[in-house]
Amino acid sequence: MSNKDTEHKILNAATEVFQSKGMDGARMQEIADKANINKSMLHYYYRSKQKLFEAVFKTAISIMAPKLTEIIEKEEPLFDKIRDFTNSYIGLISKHSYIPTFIIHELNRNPKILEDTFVKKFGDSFNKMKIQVKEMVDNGEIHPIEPEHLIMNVVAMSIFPFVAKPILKSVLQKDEKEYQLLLEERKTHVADFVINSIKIK
Amino acid sequence: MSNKDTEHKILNAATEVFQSKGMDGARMQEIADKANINKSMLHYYYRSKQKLFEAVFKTAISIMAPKLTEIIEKEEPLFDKIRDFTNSYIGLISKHSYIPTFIIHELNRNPKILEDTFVKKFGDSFNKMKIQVKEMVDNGEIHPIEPEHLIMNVVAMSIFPFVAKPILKSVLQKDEKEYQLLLEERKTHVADFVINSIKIK
DNA sequence: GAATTGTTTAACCATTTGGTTGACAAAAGT
DNA sequence: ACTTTTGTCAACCAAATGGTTAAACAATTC
Repeated sequence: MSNKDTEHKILNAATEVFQSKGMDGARMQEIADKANINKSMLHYYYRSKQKLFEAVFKTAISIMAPKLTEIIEKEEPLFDKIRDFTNSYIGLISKHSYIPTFIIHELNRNPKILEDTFVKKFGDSFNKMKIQVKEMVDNGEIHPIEPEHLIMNVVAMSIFPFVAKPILKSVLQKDEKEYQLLLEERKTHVADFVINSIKIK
Repeated sequence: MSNKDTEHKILNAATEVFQSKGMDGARMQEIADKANINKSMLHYYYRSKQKLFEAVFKTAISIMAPKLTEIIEKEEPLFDKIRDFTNSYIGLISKHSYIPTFIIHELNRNPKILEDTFVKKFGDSFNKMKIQVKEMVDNGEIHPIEPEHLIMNVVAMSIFPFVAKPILKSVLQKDEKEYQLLLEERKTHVADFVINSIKIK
């Protein structure tokens, strides 16, 4: 068994445990068990629980962030951008459904983690889209709307159904299968809903 | 110092600690310190950490749930209902900004807590609104939309900006004051945005 | 094939944590 | 008045937890 193999096994196990239980709820022993290795190995490859957590957190961010900035920056008509975003972002989250709740919880626990991790890139890509929206409003192509609210709306409607899944399932009286179907529908529904709200008829 | 007083001091301190750190991150000693009492008192009034947590969690639910069901059940035109909801719900959350993230995290950690807490009420009130929406669609008063998605959209746009505050602040490059202003604006913006999307012009 | 380097393990350790105990005081009941 | 109940505290305890160590073992180098 090579060293890279062990290191991967650790990171995979750590990802599973940290993302479902959070930093505070995660136990080093559970991670070791899940990776089928001795607990000492965790400290051999990653010096501490904190360091291991940071590795997991950074990976989580690196899964979610690029697609967001990529789409937002893309040279493309706004409506296409919105359809593109809801479709591929909801698809992405479906494959990593624990990540949004994980990031949100850990960020509320300690907002400082953000500073180390990315920050810059986000601000820049947002500025581009801001201009695009403003121009369309000025040209009378869409109803007046603040770019901030537009982004919030799209992102909220895409991500929230994943983080609030337990409550929403209960409120809407859906079983797992039905709820998955709803999520799938949202890939197009959210975009239609947003475009319908801002487009001039 | 009366017993009720101590009990309240404990529940208040526990609320603060549990809601900001979560069940796993909360420490009984910290709660005791914050309440200015001996740690034994926590066990005297609430038998265990688990029981104390449940008290806090139930209170949190009882702050958020009634207003939701109340508005959803109210005999009132749909558009009024939507305006009513975004306005008063965003106002409510502003006063208890830790609660949504707290509930979401704990529910993802252990979805079973829901079963004990409420469940029933939610389903019923949703059914009423479902009918209302369907009737309006059938009468051609609004564009076709599944009630499930409509609810998800309204709730998501109202709550998400609170739970994702740290990331959104960074992405939108807002300081605390500016972000608070955005949240305030959303009391009317979200309703306008939703109504604009579904109403027939 | 000896020496060196990297990898893995079991046993151990210090600290933290939720929880308990017993003494004691302050009310409340009689 | 004195007995019982209720409230409060300091000291204590067992278990869990993150982390360390020293030695066994494997791989690589000389």
